[in-house]
Amino acid sequence: MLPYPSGDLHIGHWYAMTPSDARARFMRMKGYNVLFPMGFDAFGLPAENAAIREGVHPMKRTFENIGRMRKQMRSMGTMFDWEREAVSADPAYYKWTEWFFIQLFKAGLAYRKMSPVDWCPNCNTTLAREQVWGEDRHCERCGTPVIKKDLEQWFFKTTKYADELLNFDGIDWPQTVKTLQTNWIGRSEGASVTFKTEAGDPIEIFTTRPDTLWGATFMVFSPEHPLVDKVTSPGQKEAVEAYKQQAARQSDIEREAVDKEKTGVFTGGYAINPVNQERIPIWIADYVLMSYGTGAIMAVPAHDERDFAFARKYGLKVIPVIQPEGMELDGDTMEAAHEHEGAMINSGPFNGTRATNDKGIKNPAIKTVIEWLEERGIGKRSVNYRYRDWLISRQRYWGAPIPMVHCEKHGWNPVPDDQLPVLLPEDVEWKPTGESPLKLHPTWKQTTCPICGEAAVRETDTMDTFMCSSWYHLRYLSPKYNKGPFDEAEYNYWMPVDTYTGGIEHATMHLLYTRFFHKALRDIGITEGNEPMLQLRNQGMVLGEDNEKMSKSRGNVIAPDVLVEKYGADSVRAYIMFFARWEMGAPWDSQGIEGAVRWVRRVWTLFTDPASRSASPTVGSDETKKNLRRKVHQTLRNVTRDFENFEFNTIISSLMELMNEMYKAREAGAAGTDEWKEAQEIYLKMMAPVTPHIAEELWTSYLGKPYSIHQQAWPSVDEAAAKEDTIEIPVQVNGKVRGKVVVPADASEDEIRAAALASEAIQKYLEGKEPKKIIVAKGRLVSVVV
RNA sequence: GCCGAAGUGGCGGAAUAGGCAGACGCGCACGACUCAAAAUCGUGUUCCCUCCGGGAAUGAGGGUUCGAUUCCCUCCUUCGGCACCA
Repeated sequence: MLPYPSGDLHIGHWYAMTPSDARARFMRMKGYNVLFPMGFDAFGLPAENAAIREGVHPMKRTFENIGRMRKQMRSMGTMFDWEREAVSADPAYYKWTEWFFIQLFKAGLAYRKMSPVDWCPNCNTTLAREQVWGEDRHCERCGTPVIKKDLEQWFFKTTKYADELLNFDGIDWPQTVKTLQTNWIGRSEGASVTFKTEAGDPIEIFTTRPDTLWGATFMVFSPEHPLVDKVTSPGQKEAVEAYKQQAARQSDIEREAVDKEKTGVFTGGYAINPVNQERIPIWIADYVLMSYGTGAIMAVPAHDERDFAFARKYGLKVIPVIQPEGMELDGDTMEAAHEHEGAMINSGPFNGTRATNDKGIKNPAIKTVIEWLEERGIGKRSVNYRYRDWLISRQRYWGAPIPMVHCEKHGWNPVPDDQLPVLLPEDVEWKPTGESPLKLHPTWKQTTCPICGEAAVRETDTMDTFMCSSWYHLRYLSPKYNKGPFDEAEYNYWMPVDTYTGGIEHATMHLLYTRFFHKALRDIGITEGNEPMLQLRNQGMVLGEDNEKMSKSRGNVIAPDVLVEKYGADSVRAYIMFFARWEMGAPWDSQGIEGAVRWVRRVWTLFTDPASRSASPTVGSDETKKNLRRKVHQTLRNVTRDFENFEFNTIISSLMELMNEMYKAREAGAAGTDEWKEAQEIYLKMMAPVTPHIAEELWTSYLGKPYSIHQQAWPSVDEAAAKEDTIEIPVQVNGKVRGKVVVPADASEDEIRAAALASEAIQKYLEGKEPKKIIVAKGRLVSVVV
């Protein structure tokens, strides 16, 4: 994932990028043509906020930051292909961001709508739902709690792809990300059922439990529901108005507090339950949200916890319609809603039907009731989502302009292709007014209608920067291409992305947007296949030494530049790969890095020491040479496997172990032998992806090999050499290890058993008794039961 | 409340098919080198005991198994996500 050019690379960037780089280098040595690109997600709020604060133009600041970060990245020794660099704030880039917007608009996937939207009062802009986090509903960027505003904004129809986004077939993504996305989309299966007011107005509701329709004893509308005024009786008007106003005053946070006691008011109106023609009262209550489902619910207090609490508080009727086995529910005396399985009762034709705990039509009661509803035209099977369309308008300057023009006569139309890009004006005053700065520019918005040529006005909002990052992988293909967003030949050669790495914090933001984007483009005919990124891996987070999230205010930030200055890039890379499981992350340990530094230094010594470079080997024993070779090839096997699996910490461990073995072999006189030379070569090749600089130096200057080690093929394991001749097998007596026997590696079960029984230690424990049972796990262990 | 991830020495972590728990490293202790220190090198380092030898231990408890860090059940803790979602 590309970084945001915030200023300096922090240790988190190193943690994300260097293991990923090592793996890219490994894949290159394995013979793949590897495209390992880098770019900058360069639009966004921080640069603009800094402009407001300090008066520096966002463009200037952003490109200065990019220059600095590029330099720092070079110090990491990464193999980024800088010829493919893409910067989203570059007009040659955002021209195509705008173009993509127009393609989505033309395909009917971008639309404008007035609706209550989340507004960050600090960033002075709207936010997508995905960018509102936590219980207090705060802005993902600045942490300020958001408020609601009614605004007309641009949306992308992400919900059109809700079902497809739930399908992860064909991609190798972490289960966690798949689960987060699945929960975010929040699909529930059920039925939509149409109740009627006494006046005959239809009231559509969604329910996951159509099998409890006969237990609906009242209805609840959200205070904002359009029918509220119509159903309210004159006598209740005052109370209803008061409640509506009070609800409107409350923030979302207050309204959504779970532990809050439910409140509501009777409207005086009644609805007719279509399954049994019962006349049931209509209430309004703020526990029913206008933003989910239809804003109206049927309340089944006997089988829903919330409805039950509400019914008891206001003395409403409770009628059980699902009878659990061996228990008789009584609506007047029951103390909690029964939300589980049972047999349907009080439900006309369905009495006795079994309701299971399954959701949707897997539940036989739900299935048959839905069929019955459909036959009668009262309701139908229906699916509801938590997922909302993506709000992409931002009332900010530093983003890609939304390339739309509004004409009094012809409404909204896209800017013609030959006028793209709509460039950001440079002479803008940044004021935190809550209005888009582009709106306040004296001339920028004035243009002509693409249809009639009359005076018209540009859209002055800019796009969410997640729009820019939804397609950047395509720009990497051909960042200088100007006939389209990318060169099709490059697309056909490289796409889709084989391996994608980055933080999990983007699970329901970027990683969901980019999947939507790809699918939309596929349907438009621009991309191919169902998914943009085949394999995803997430790194964890590096915490401060105090085990807290790194932040300037805590003063626990680790600056990589300082480490590189002190230890060198290779040591920092090695430690980053070594100190934690990559996908887990861990707190930083300033002392721990010494281990990686020592390793690098000891490898250096091992290769450069005159004792290691002896041309006349002194080794007498074949055993030493054989053991060295065995260890080399075993290590190679492990390191290869670990690179493939993103298990970087054990790569370093294995290399440390082999180094220790090589020191011992050298003591035993192995230096200068063919086995020693092979060990050295393989060692450096394994090390090359991790510590590219030192590996190169040792390869060319000390082994005298031709430049470059990074163009060498990854060595292959000699399985015969890696094989052990003899193995030591632990022998357990009653589950405890009591001895060990050494047998040939290919010993048969019988031979192992015999050796185990003959061993002194085991004889001692047997005390002459016959063992009850002997289990031989070939090559692993013998277990004797006495 | 629901969903997910995790819990192993003083610390980071390893155990990749249910088979020797603690690899590798940090730290610490002792030793060598040094006038001394740092660096370097070497040895040791889960805990407990009566230190010969034995016992206990992978968040807690239970189960399956000859054998469980690994599989199953119940629970606890931490982190992340969602949350009056009908």
